[in-house]
Amino acid sequence: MPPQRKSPDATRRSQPTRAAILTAALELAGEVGYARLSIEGIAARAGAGKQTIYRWWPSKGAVLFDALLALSDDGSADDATADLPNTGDLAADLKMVLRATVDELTDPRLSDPMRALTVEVLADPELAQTWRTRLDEPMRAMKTRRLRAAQEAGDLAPDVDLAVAADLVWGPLQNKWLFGPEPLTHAYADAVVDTALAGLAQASRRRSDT
Amino acid sequence: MPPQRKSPDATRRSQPTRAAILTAALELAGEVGYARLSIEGIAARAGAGKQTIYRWWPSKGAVLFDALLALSDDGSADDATADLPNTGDLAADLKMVLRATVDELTDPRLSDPMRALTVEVLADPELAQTWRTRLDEPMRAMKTRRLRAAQEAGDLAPDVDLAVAADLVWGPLQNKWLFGPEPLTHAYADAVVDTALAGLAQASRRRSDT
Amino acid sequence: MPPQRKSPDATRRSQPTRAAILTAALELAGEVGYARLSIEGIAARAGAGKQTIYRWWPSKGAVLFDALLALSDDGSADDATADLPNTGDLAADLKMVLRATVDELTDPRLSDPMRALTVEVLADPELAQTWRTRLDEPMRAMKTRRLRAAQEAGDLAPDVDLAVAADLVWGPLQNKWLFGPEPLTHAYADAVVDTALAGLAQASRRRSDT
Amino acid sequence: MPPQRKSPDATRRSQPTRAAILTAALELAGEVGYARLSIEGIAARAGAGKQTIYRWWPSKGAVLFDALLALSDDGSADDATADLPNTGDLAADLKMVLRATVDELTDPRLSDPMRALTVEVLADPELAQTWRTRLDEPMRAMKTRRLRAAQEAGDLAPDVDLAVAADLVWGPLQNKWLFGPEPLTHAYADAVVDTALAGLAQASRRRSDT
DNA sequence: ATTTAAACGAGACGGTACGTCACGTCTTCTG
DNA sequence: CAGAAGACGTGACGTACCGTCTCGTTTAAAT
Repeated sequence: MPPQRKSPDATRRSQPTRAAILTAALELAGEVGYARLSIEGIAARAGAGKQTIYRWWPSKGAVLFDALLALSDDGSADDATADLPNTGDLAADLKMVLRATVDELTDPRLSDPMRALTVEVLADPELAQTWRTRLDEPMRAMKTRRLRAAQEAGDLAPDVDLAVAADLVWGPLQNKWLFGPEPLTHAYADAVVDTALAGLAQASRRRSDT
Repeated sequence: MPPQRKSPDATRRSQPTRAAILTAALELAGEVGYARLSIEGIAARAGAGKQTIYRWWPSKGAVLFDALLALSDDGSADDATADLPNTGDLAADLKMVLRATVDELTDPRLSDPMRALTVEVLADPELAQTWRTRLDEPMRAMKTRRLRAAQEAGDLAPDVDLAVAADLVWGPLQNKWLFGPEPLTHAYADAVVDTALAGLAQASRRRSDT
Repeated sequence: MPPQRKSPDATRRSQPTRAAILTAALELAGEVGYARLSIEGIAARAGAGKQTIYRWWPSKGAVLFDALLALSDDGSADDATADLPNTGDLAADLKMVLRATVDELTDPRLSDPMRALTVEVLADPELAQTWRTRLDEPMRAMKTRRLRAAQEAGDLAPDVDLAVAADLVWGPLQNKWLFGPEPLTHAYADAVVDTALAGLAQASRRRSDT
Repeated sequence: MPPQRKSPDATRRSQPTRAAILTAALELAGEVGYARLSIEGIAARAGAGKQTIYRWWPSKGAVLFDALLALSDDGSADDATADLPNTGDLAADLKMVLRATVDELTDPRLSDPMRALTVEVLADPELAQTWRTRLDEPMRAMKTRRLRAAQEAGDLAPDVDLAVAADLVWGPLQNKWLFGPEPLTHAYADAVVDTALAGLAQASRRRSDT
């Protein structure tokens, strides 16, 4: 396969500049909020030329995306192979994970740029694609792995679709974070896990009834 | 109480112009997508002056919001007092409602401007407030009423938090619509309802275990 | 004739802004010289938006052109109908006019922007056309009128082409101004007039010889 | 004297590259016109690095200058010692020279880059200095030599300032080339020579009158 | 023939200005 | 006086070049 015709030479890329841009993007996303964030502003804050940003990122959202990725990967192990905890107690494990998510989404340093990124993802299909392959799908795989383990251990009903199960557990949190007026709490995370596991229906009318 | 000093006199408002603006907003939101929608574009398409828009709406999102409201209210009864169907079969009722939602969110004529509005809501806290009081809260109330009826009828476990229950049922749909790559389906709606009602856990380890 | 489709409505044009732009252009042309003059700079200095400049002028040179025109028309009579002096003494009249030109081209306030405009005229064919019809041709007509009067009065040889004659008198000055290292002087103006009138050749070998 | 610290070593200069740059400059000046000519464009067209241009030339205009010089010096004798023709017939000689100039300035291959250079000369005082010492002054000297010979031969009036005389003959041509709408012609060259030699005034009122 | 220092191509970088688009405010004219 | 029309100051967009600055890679003079 021949190399891309006009792609920039990544080996010559200035790492200090890249870091400055990502930092600036993150800071500004938090400071001025989801909307007034501008490439011009990022470049100015980073002490970089606009062209340098356009050279390496296709859109404002892509910068933010990389900025958030860099924040997560910061010294930690590779996320691609990471796994959710499995202590044998599914409910406890899920609560732990969801509580950690709540903590992240409650910290404005992380939540504000994350929210900005989410807006960009909704508005930019190309960025959405990137977001799916590089963030969402790995996360879904990780969740599914844990749930499958639970299913094999007999903690999960064998006829449950794991994708739907994951949606049931993580969907409400995501929604409340995006649209809810009040902040996320550990209590809410716990309630979602308990309710999802137990189901809404009366014990006497379950599964077999449907 | 005397009228506000600066608020425009709504009695003089031109209804044809208002309709033209809302229609133009809807059309453009679908045509150019959630991003390139502009007030100038709406005004031009509607044959209206920009000032007319600024006089009556505080933001681009507010126009879109009204446009979608107008679309829903179109001749129908007042949504505030509407109720979800209650045939006595909770699962069937929920599936019906969710399938209807899927149909709406699958039709590009409705889905595209709705998506645009969602982006605006996420980016504009003021609009978010309006959206919550005028759309989300009434809807949540409606959902809660139906669920409470089910609880009272013994179809729902008595210890279930109705708010959490509603999140469990409607959250996954909303999420998949916003972020999922593939379109919503009736099958997915059904799966969500069934799984939420039955719960994820094995029958032998339910509720009492928590 | 129908009006231009998209031409701006000149009646709504802001005269204070127009004046500020022309003044700023003139000042900057003098200050930063023929080259570093930018539309952005003019707009900033004038406290105007760039779009306002682009709305009314097709190019940077056109702004400068108008600025210089405005400077000349400043309260004076209409140039279109003006005439060169005619006291009956052609040599004296020409010297007076050329000396006045020398004075203008020696004053940096006028000379610097004029030089900038000249550069633009050379580089922009469209501007060159405007410059010809609105400045050069009226001037040439004015010069030709005076020379024709001289010819009719018997001061100019009857077989002299008036266009060539005008070139002979005004061309050297223009050239020396543009390219010469030393500044223009009254003495040079006088020498050009005298030499052009008398001719280069020895008296004994004139006209009839050619 | 030790060599300059930072001056490049001319002996190592790549002649093929130099030629490619000059050719590219010439071509582009003709193709994209006096304005859109850029150093980046020249480098790209020449297959050279930008730094190579900046190493050897102080400005875009200097490149163009060298390019035109190289075009003229192409195998011919040294211009510095060249002389205008002197057949004894001043008028005929001048016409011959001016007609040759007209031919050059009419050929777009030469005229277009020359025009571009002229614009640069007007805008860049440093380049103007180079242009004067290396092109204009030698040319003026050449012209003056021929005119002085004529004066000594009695073909030119003894009181004529030779610098002014040269301006009178060559100035109009230069001007018409730069600013005139219609192209230069041999007829115009002839007319200028004849008129300059004979003078504008009636024979009966010449020289002695001033 | 080998070394070695430069010139070279390539192109990333911080900048400046370009010309365009949309913002939200304003003013003027029309129905 | 609401509404159309649209000029205005503002600010961001994405692009083109500027001139400087590394990077390896030739390449030609000095070993």
